[in-house]
Amino acid sequence: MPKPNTNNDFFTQVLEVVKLIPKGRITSYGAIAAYLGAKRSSRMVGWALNKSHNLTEKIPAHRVVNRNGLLTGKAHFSSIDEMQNRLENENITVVDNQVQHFQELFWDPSKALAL
DNA sequence: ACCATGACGTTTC
DNA sequence: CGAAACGCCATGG
Repeated sequence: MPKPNTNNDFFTQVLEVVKLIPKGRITSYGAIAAYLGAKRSSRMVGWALNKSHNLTEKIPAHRVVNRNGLLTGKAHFSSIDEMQNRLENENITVVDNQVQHFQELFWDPSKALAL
């Protein structure tokens, strides 16, 4: 569990961004990391989402995929199919663990949040 | 300080 | 297309 005092560390910042992802949109770990000013820390994004299980906050982690639009983190959900189901529930098509029209549905925090 | 781990990304084979 | 090797960096033992 991360330090509860450091509200501004990677952990909290990642969750903040993820919670801001609009419904029906998706983004990538790298994009979030880049927005936070550490594009090489994409692994930390996944790390943060992993820890987010502990939180009561609703983290739409299903809207976060890797740069290929691949649902690499599906295994970390309650059910392996849950991630895809949630995406499809938001009108997002997923085929073979890969998001279709990824480029169109992509939500870039750097642009959306107007850095 | 050192080593291991990881929901990534890129390059190479 | 799949696997592996690196790089990268926060966290924990």
